[in-house]
Amino acid sequence: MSAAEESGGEAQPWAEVTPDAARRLLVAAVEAFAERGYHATTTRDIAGRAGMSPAALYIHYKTKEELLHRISRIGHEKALDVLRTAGRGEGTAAERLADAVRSFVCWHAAQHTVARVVQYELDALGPEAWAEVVALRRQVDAEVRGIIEDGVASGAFDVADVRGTTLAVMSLCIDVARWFNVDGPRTPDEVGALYAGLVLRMVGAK
Amino acid sequence: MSAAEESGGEAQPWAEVTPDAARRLLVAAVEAFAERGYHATTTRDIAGRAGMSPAALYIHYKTKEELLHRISRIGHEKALDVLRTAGRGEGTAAERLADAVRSFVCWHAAQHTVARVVQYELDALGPEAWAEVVALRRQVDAEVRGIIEDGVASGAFDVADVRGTTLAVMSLCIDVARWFNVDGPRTPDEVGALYAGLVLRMVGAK
DNA sequence: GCCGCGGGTGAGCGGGCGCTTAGCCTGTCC
DNA sequence: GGACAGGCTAAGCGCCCGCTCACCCGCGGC
Repeated sequence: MSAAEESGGEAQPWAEVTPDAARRLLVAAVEAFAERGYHATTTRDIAGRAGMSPAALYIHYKTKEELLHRISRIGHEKALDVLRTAGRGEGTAAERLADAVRSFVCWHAAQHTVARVVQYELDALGPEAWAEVVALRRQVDAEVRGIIEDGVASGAFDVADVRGTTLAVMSLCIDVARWFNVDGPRTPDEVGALYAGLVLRMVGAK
Repeated sequence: MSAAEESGGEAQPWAEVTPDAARRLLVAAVEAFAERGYHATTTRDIAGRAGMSPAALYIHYKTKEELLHRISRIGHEKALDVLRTAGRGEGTAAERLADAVRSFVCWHAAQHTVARVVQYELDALGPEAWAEVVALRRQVDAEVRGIIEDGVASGAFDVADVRGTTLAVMSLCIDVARWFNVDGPRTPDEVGALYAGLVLRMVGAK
């Protein structure tokens, strides 16, 4: 199993969304939001991609924003899950950091449509949905910072500014969703491996 | 003079845009686009921020998209200028790379409203304007890659994948526009210095 | 003094948006 | 086989969007 598969590039994603019509609408919304952005996407476009009439959307979702909210929450939860599975395994801080970055980057590349929506359309959410998603992001940040702190404590890493470096590492990973292109020369696995190496250098891993 | 000042955090930006009303509209558009995104911003909002009636916008700009185009082109030109000034100075490849990253990051932090529009609203442009701006981006990429290649050639850097590492360095710099917050704990200069150090580690500078 | 002209406004047009409503199929239970 | 519930559609409501148009004001030239 490749890192891309174990990082959520599965054949049948969104399996937790039922019934079938609701899932089709959600998948259509992810595509449309990723391509054109939330505000430039119309409910007619989403319904059309799902092969349904515009009114069908409102049987399964109260508003267009609820679609974005659902996508954002599920997407963040999956990313966090991928990161935790890799970062809480056995091994030294360096091994855990490399695994975490590799998986997290790989997910952002393989699932770059979801990741783009999740990372860049956040501000279109209303205050309470926004707060919920931001709380998930803080958990992601804390996970990475924890590994870096472990490495510093054990003397394996040489980092002067832990918060700043954590920010930079997160930043590097997240931006993959912006530039990654399926038709480009690199596979998600390759980008993950490259970035894991770069991050180990950033923290001065011995 | 701080790096923030020499990197374009000047008191009177957009001086090249005349007449005065056209500049006020453009500045208002930058603010609005950065806050809410291009598609979520209305022409009435832009005109209102500039203290004018909605119709006034169309005296100075043909369409709302022309505003975005102008902002994007001027913004990219300034960023490229900042990068070139720093990256083509005297010194070793390591010194030039550090200066380039410091200035470029500093610009993205100090001018994060412009940078956010420039980096994230690109896809709202029509095909010909999009192509023009993408050409400028390729020049930015080439500039950074050139410095890294110099360092590899002279043996100062240890980089296995030059294009991939260039991509990662650019990615790190650009993402600053997404997360930087004026009310946060770091000044643009501090972020620039931190990132310059991290990038030197990424390229394995001796 | 009047003219022209660049910069501005108030009102509003056509259209597409998010969302609703009335009603229609299709399967299930008795 | 009639009642009914869930899933879906055609039609359309009210609103606000990008943008236009008819008109107005202040000011330099003759």
